[in-house]
Amino acid sequence: MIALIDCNNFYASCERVFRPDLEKKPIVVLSNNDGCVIARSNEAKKLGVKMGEPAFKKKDFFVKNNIHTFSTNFILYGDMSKRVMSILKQNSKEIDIYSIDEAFVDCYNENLNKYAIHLRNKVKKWTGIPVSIGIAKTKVLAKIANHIAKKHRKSGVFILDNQEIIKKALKFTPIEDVWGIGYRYAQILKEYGVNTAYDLTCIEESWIKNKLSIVVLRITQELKGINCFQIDSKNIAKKKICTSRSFGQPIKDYNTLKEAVSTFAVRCCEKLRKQKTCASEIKIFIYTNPFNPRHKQYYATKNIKLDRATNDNQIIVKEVIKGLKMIYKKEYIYKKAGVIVSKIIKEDQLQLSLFDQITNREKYSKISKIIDQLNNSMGKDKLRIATQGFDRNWRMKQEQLSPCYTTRIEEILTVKV
DNA sequence: TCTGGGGTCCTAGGACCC
DNA sequence: TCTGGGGTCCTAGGACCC
Repeated sequence: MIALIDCNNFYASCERVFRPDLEKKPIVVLSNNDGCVIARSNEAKKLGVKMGEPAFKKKDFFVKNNIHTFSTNFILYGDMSKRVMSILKQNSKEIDIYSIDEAFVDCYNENLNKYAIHLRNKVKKWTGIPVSIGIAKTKVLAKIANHIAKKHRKSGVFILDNQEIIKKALKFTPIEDVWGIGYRYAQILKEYGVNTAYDLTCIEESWIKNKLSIVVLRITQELKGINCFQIDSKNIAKKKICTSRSFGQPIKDYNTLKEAVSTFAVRCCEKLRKQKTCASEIKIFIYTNPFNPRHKQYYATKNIKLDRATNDNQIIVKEVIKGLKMIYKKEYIYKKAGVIVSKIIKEDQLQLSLFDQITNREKYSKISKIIDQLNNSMGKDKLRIATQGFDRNWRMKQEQLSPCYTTRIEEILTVKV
């Protein structure tokens, strides 16, 4: 059987662990630049706060209803996630970490219910994070079980282990709530009278493949209990890495933009080195604010192919700046920029180039390693490339940022006795 | 004034090969 | 009147996820 462990309202729960005064109170967490709502506590959901709503439109509503708002604190959420996952790791043979707040684990216990309740209590006691657990034969069914556990079970646990219960659960699940069925597929299916997960299992498979896709066919088979998505415990390297930001304030000036994209490029390199890979293609993009109808709009991207894959800060920053120069136009006001690296290969499987122009790659790579070591021990960007700049005029707005309780010694919680 | 940031997989069609 | 049959690789775009 496969268990899906999913943290409840994860970001909101992380904030609440260190703010017990907010227990049972409505909380929302905002996206970067305090833009949109990206997480809500149950209390906030009950008050009708929607996912993705722009925060500025809801300001008065938040005040009126005593809804506590937080800026995103990804350092905190990332660290809390690590803690939760490490507990799950200790309690399973295989773990497939699907996102920051959920993981599939294999389970072979005789008493599944007892196992799940034990695991749930342990995570809550050790980290303060409440989780829901759904158990079933396939991943898609485990998702459904988890959904039911979260919404309708006080215990936070639900197991789909016999045909009768599975059938009932499938009839109870609207088609758009099935994992992998998004807005488009749901629209098409509803046109043909497929309204629940159960309806989908009653349809001719060849029709599904022809009319929709092989992906939907696999989902259907998973609903029938046939495994199509395996538990994948190998930590597979990313195939694409993106670092992008909306700016705290609009940017006109080329130099500021250069500082921003240089920093994004360095972030991409750090992520590449962390997973011991190199990239041979870089994409840079810049664009204006699409929500501002008074300004002229511009969206530009530049693709750069490298002769040889690399993860070196200096080489990639140089290329990114070259690209920026080609697409930058001074008459626009920019709101967002980003760098994407792709064509990713393992560090130790580098293909050499006959026409390599860069002669001192070894030296570069040594420098990168030292920069990583220093920045890991002394703090992010302590040592940086000059083009990254110092002013960071582009940095994001985070007016309600909580402390990094678990990762920064000076921000650790103080308890007065 | 103010609207996030990261990913994956699949397919059709173009360009090419013999 | 008649114009083959078999492949591969790459990319953009669409669908989905958190």
